[in-house]
Amino acid sequence: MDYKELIAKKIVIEGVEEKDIYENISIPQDPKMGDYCLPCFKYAKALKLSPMLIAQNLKAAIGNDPLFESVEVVAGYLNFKLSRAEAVKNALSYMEKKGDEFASCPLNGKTVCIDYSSINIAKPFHIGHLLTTVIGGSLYRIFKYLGYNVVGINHLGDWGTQFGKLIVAYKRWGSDDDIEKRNINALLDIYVKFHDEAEKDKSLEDEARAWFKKIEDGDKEALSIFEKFKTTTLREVNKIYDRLGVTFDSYNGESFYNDKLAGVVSELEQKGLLVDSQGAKVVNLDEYNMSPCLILKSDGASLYATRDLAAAKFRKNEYNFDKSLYVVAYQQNLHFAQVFKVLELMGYEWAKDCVHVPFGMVSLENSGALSTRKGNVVFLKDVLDTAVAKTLEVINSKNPELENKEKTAEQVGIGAVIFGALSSGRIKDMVFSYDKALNFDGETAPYLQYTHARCCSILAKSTGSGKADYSVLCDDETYEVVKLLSRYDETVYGAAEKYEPSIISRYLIDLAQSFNKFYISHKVLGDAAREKLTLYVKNTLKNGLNLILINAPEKM
RNA sequence: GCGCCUGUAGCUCAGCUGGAUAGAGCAACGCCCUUCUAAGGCGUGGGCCAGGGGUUCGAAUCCCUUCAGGCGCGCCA
Repeated sequence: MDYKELIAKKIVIEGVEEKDIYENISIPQDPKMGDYCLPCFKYAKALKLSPMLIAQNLKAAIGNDPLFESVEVVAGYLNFKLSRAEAVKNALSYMEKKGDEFASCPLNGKTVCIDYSSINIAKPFHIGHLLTTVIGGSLYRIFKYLGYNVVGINHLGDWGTQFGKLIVAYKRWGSDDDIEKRNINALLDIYVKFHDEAEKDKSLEDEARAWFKKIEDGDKEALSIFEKFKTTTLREVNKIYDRLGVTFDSYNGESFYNDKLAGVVSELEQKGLLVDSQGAKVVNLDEYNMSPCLILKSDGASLYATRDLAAAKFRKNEYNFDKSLYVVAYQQNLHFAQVFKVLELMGYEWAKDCVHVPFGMVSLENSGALSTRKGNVVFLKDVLDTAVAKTLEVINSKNPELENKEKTAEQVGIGAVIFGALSSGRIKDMVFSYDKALNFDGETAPYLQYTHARCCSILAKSTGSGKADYSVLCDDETYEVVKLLSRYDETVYGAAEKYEPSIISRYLIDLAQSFNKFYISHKVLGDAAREKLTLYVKNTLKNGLNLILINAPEKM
């Protein structure tokens, strides 16, 4: 039910289109003013009338309309209050009908590719990977909710000379036992050891290069060791993905595109885009105010951009996407601008469907930028474990009788960490601190989960009898809840449009706050209408939390 | 030097396709559990919306400019 549209139809201003009025209708910041309003200032000049007078004329023209409880003129605004009983009834039957589905499905059948998380092989998962993983994972669920066919892609960092080094290290000091037991940490140790030893013995570097060459040439032994690194890494990282509730449909990473690079290069050449520059081959982007896009190094080796061009083409061919997203930190703004521009110059009209979804940098409170090499990292596993342990403590003090404590602690603790990453706009830099990650009060996931559990608790006691009289939902506190509920789908749609999960986070906070105010001042149990409202709040919280990768336990 | 991004309460942020007295949470202080989960609710204090110009009936929001911080600018990814 689009009230703006209904209202716009009732307003006629000479020389102004209905669409213009529709867009001008807004929601007053103070709900006491009304449900909708039309600022009349901008029509004053054309009509040669004061805004106040215009508003008064419009009010007279509308007259007594059953849609409205009142229409009032306040200082150039025309304020509309809907007839609440009717509005409430409509909103609730809308909620009833829509269930857990996205109510309007104009997007059904479209395909979106989302490139996210994209971890490096043989490196542990640290908080620097958290943002791309949860933003991408959330967008995955959001687009699914909207009816898209979604392809989640983990573009693995599984290529480069470091794997030659790792093989050398593995052959000299590696132990399958240790790798079996300690997974990535075992790999990390021998990798560090390689660097120490290579300081003393330069021949190790040559050896590493030789091994990397073997991987490139498809040498059987090299590939099998390399595969071991990959499965070891994925085995460990998948545990994290499971805990975060994140999934992928493809793990095609850098190595996957090896045999597709030559094709890209020759295509660029054939299309006359490739030029020599200081010994390298580049695509010149001067006229687009960008530095050139490097395609081949002077030694003929390919580069990052070459691979991304191949990957973009592959994804288009393989999935025929309507949209292809790259959830990658803003450091790479220029890189993606270049790659997308080159795709466009290659004549691919779908280049416009490629979107870089950038996000801010993560640093540590006291020690600044993250660096695996310098040991300046916080491992995500430790963060999750700490959050879960703290939650268990809270449960033991607040609700010691709770069954399934461990499971609930896992859901709440991890939820808190995820919400911390998804609650503010993704472009903002994030300074990680345990204090913030472990705060469970106020605008946090535990607050949302707690509100959800409250709803569940009430509903569990409901006898379900009695006929709902929706007129009891017309007071201010309750009506706010109703209005918010009816805006859920448009909120999710907006989040998808902006690739911004935090829009859903904010909405859920608003919904929970309004529900808690309602809850504190109204007895729900025994009133069928209020119980119904509580059910919809519960469902919406659960549904929305799910879109931001957070579980909603029934009790906590 | 050039380009992009950020700057709103002590802290973290929302509001940014222009609209009514700029909103939350955290922290501080004071209230509210003989009623459905107090991980909650209510209240108090706290703001030249980085500075300056402009456009407009109206600017945190749009344009210009200065400042501060972050990121990027050829052979890493």
